Amino acid sequence: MMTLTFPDGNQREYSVGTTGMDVAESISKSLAKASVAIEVDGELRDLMRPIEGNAAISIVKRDDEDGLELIRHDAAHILAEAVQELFPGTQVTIGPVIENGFYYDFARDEPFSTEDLEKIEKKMHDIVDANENFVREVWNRDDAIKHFKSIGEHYKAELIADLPKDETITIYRQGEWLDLCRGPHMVNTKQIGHAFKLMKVAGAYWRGNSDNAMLTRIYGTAWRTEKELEEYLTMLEEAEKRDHRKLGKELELFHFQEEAQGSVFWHPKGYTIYNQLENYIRRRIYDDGYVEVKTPQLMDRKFWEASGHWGKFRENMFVVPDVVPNTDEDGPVFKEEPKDFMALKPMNCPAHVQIFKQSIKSYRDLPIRMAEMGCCHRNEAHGALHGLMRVRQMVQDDAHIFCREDQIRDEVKRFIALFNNVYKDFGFEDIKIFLATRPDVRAGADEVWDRAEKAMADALDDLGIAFEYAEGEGAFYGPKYEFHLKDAIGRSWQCGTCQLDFVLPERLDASYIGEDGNKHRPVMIHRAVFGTFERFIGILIESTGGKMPMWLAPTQCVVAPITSDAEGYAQKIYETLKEKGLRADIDLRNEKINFKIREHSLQKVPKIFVVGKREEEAGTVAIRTLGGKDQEILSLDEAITKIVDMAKPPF
RNA sequence: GCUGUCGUAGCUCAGUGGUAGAGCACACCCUUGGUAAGGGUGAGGUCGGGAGUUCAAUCCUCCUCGACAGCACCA
Repeated sequence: MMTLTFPDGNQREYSVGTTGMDVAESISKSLAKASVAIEVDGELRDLMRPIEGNAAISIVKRDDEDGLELIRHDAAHILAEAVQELFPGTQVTIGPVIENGFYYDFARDEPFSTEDLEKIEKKMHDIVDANENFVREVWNRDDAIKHFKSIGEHYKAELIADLPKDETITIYRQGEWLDLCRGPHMVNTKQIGHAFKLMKVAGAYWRGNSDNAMLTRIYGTAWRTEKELEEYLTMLEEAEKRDHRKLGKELELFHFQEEAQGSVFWHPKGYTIYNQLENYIRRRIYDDGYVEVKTPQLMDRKFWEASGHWGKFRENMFVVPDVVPNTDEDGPVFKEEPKDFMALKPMNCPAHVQIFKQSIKSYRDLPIRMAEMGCCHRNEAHGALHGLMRVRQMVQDDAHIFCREDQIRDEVKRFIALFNNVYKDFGFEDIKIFLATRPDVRAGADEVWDRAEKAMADALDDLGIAFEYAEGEGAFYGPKYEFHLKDAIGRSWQCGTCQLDFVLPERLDASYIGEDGNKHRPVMIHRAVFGTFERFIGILIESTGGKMPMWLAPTQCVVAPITSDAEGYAQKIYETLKEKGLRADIDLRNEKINFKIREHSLQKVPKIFVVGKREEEAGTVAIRTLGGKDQEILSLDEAITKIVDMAKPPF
């Protein structure tokens, strides 16, 4: 006999080898029906797998969070079965669960078409209805490799061969079809249900390495109920409407064109937002003890060789020949092969070191917080470009803090405080923070890394801020924080960053005179709050759906007279608003008030001042707020005082 | 960069092997209308670029450029 302990602490005796299903049935028929797996001493297992001894158990129902994971995992398996049945000769590789669903990578010469996807989905429903049991089998490693090789599944054979020596090789069978899998699975295919949908086909490299073959990946989404699936699909549709590229066009904020791919053409409205952000962050950092500089865009190759960028970052740089171009019509661009090169700066840091080095610095001068709204160019791969989120020309709200090692912790904390204040002003709450630690290839002694990583972790702990480690993801010159925000459809983008650097001051020979009268190396902290204006505005557009807070709105208020009789009054109000510093507009077009309201509402103007004869006679304005239905009638003075107040930036 | 899909008017999109269409926007006219589209008329396109097949290509084929999705990349 063995003793099983339930989550509520109750214990019951069962004979050794009892399965989770037996346990569930011993409790109630309905529980047995709802159960899909069991947790045994914290390990999720198949319900049909015998339990070998005393254990703490917890039955997992289909409705549980773990149940949803299993649904998605099982769905990936039946996707693979469906594909192999419909397209013999297709090799299976891996098929994990991901956020909101699952995918499976296949090796096949022909790509899958949209019609194929429909067929596959239909077949998957058939497999669910066939209600096959998922059966776990333990195989001998060599037999498994031999088996998969014999049926032409070379990727699977490779996977098995690469599994750790002590790993048990488990195979799951559903009907005729089997797959290498760690498990667990639900009891049968019927438990998957029908709330799934195949979403898209895409290429993906075998084992995530671009030197390997490209496989075909099929993405699917799966849920517990049809309702959940519907809700998810509706959410996606809604999110698409908030796509910053779409809104950027609709709201006339910016555009891109092929002659300048990856570089933004900011339109007046978009650039208004940009400028407001720049003014805001400038006020913030000036208040926080920064000085601001501006450095060259184009610098000689020798400079980048010294900084290390020529060697480590060149493939991402735009390199320009330092020669006068040939002016002969129809001639070559250059008369002779250029020998000297310059490069557009991909980063601001080396230039900041030059400013630092222009005079002898004392330890008393530190920390120096040197900021630049630095315009950088990076030669990003074509496939990486993505609206404002990933561009080739970007402006960072960059700064480098030159400090002593014993100042790191305070400086980092100070930055986090600044960062928090700023993000609070924008209402960003879903911020993911990573501490990226030492990578395999790195510069600097391990004990320096120890201190640096500890200083950064301590700073967050001191402030009570939760974070996750991104092991091995740090820069080669030091550990860093990554602050991630999500776009409309949940893709995560790194915005703010804070990086410790022990290498660049060394390479570029930056030093200060310490208390002891000797030269010392300063530490550099690279940091950005927004990250880049481009990406930050992209995220801002998606998170607000284009409805900018009043202080950022390109047009804060439109004065709309109802008839031409009220134009004089409207004009007067408009001029007053302008005098008060508001970004106001007046709509004198020969259009009905309905039309004007609709248009400015679609343009997401936060306030519309509607004025007709009545308002003129009473000296009032009828204020319509974006998204609201009711109007508010205020005296002109009150209205102006109120709107001026609302338009104030948060800092 | 890789795989796939797409590329028609300023925007959103329809369409056909016989040299193109809608709605919105734009221009002009009528309309002075009280909180999300008043009416009429008109102008506007070498159908991304190049080559090929064909009597004939926006449509078929190839190349190329760009956009989109995913992958790889992301100091």
